[in-house]
Amino acid sequence: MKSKEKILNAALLLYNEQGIRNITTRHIAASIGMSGGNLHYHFKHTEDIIRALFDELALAYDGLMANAQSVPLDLSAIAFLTESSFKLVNKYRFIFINFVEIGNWIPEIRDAYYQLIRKREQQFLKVFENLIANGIFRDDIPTSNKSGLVKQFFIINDFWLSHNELTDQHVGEDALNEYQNAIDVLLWPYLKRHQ
Amino acid sequence: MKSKEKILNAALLLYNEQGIRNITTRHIAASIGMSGGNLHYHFKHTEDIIRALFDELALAYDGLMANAQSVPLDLSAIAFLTESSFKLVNKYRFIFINFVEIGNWIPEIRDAYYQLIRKREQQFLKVFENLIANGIFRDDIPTSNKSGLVKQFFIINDFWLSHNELTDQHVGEDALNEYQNAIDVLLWPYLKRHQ
DNA sequence: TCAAATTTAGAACATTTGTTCTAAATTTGA
DNA sequence: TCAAATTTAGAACAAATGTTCTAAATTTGA
Repeated sequence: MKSKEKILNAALLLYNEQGIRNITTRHIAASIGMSGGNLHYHFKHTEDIIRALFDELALAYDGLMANAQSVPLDLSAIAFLTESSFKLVNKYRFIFINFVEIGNWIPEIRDAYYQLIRKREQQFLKVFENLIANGIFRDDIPTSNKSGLVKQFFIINDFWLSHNELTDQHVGEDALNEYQNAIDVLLWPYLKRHQ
Repeated sequence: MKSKEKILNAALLLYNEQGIRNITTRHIAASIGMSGGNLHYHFKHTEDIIRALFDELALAYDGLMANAQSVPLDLSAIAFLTESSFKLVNKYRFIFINFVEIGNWIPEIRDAYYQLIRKREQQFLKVFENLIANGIFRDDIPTSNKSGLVKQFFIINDFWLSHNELTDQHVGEDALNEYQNAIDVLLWPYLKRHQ
């Protein structure tokens, strides 16, 4: 494994486990038996590490979206998209736990996230329209509610992990199930059979 | 104004404006023309300042809940509770933006928040039962959905501000309206007239 | 093979941070 | 009023942090 890669892996692990507040470049370097000087040869500034990790996340989301284009858009597609996304949030948890702070610290990340969420919003709106067209969702949903629903979706997607940390602290699969269920509750009233 | 009070006001202002990452006790002291030594005479540790600010927030929430007991529980009561709560979140925004981090840093805050949210959950469940009994909400909502709905409520309540920072960055009243609307969308399907 | 490019360790540095200490100034209340 | 309690300013300190520098080790590729 290349040094750059080792640094990023170690950084992700430590940030996730101990929080960006408590981890310095020295910790990261030490955890892989590397000198601090060498770490800063590969990443001149601390923020370059965070930026690189965010790029990984953004790339993974791109893959997710590309993948979603090629499957039939039904209810199970929603479940799959949600689960995949939840897993990414979990993998890069430190980003989501400190998103606002990181966004202010590194404006490029805020901007990139904004683009990402906009693309994903379009994707979800398409899924909804499809579910309505296929008679799975009710067809009397006001437009404003559709975008409102998408918004709820993203709030849960981005902050379920923080909410879990603050409340029940479910672990692993349990946490995923708990908030997958929250998504189900969100969609429940929009299913045609409950009209 | 007493020194302690001045410190807390200045701390809240600076933390909110510039983030806990960028504000030190020296900044706080300097902003009110006080020496750092004196600040630490009043608050031995930085975390004591944060803890005191959180106590203010918790106290305000207690007041909110006590107040809610004495008004009729109808739809406008929900709107009022939401708006009041949103305003508190906005007043102590730095706490909500760094909640997980602060909770890990100062476990007493995490614990106190856990108690608070549990109490508020009960309060909201009561409101819902009341709205069902009064024929405003549908009466065919599964129990699991009720608690699910309350959960959504709290996720939006605690993280609307972070979501806003990351996306549209609405300002002032605009932001409040935007997310009050999100709550409305959440409740919309549960209104009896849309059954 | 061997010179050039790269990676690496470790020392060094300036700055910042939280906190403590001391001694002076101010306030309090009997 | 004046001694005791409190508040205050400012210096001081140790630890940590991000980053740079230097010189050695290693790798690369013609």
